[in-house]
Amino acid sequence: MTRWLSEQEQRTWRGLMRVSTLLDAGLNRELQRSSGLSRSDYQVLVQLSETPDGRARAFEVGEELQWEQSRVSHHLARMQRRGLVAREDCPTDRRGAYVVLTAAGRAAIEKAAPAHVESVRRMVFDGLTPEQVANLGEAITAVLAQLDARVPPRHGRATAAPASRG
Amino acid sequence: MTRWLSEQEQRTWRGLMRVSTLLDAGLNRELQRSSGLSRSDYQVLVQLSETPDGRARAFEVGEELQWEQSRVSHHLARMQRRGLVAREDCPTDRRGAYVVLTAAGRAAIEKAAPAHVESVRRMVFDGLTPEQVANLGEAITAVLAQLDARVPPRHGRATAAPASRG
DNA sequence: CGCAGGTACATGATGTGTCATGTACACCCC
DNA sequence: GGGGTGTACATGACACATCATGTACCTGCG
Repeated sequence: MTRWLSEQEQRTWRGLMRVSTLLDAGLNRELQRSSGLSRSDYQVLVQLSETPDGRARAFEVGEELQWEQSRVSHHLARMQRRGLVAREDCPTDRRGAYVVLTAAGRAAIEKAAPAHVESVRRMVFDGLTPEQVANLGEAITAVLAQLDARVPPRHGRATAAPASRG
Repeated sequence: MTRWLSEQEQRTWRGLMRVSTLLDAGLNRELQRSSGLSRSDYQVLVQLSETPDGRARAFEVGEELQWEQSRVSHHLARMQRRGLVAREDCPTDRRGAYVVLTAAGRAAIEKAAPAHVESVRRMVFDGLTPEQVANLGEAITAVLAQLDARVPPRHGRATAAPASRG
């Protein structure tokens, strides 16, 4: 027999969906307008820019962002066409490919970041007290524990910070 | 000067994005496999099934789900092709269209709902204590207050439950 | 009345995500 | 060291979302 959601769960759940929808649409729109980047572009560029040499294996991008493999392929191909990233063969694994941040890619992320962070602040953190941020973080950590159990990381790399609690 | 995110905000933010990604992908996949419906289909069908007569104006669907108008048009057209909904002219406004749940649509949502609710339980609520659910709900309400201020409803209809606090 | 501006919805082009499948290579183990 | 299994990535077909634009209609106001 189906156990439906309680009133409170229902409200929470629909709220969460609504937040996701609004946040994704709003951030995407602002990012696109201000910098010509999509949110997906942005995430890839951020990840690359955080590596010491501005490069990563394609599968690492997929793991970090939790993208399907074919999404990674397609998206990197599009970004390559636009000159935001380049490809390099991997010397130690001939199947593999490195994705490398180009000068244009680095310029794009550096130009886009301040306005995007500002958007995130406005849309999310400005409305929350520090205590609410902490509570939100805790809830997220708990949900992630659930979800990550269903999608175990294949390579040793940690996927997310493990619960700043403590 | 850009005010970047603090360590805690950064972790929370990336966690939230990760939750969104995993949840959307996971729920979509399970729904699709178990019932042949996308999450968007599901949301539309739920909304229609909750009206007393199984019908709503197209723009109401858009407002409730916070969809772009053209997304509504395109998606309803696809659902109509699949026989999940039908259209009817609006007698009081000849520009307007009613979207009506068909028998097939109602059957589809009733068949899909139990497994979907189960998925939501497994992926979200099973991992949270009641207190965490409450905290999450509170944080969501606060963020929604921010976001909804940016997208005011045009018609009188309430868009979401207004903060069960108190 | 008549028209100016706004609303409801449709449509085509384009970018994006997923699924199924294919190819090449790595690795393990007998 | 050769074959089986799994991994890294690409690709084509299709579903989906968005933007720009178009059409019909409503509404308020002179």
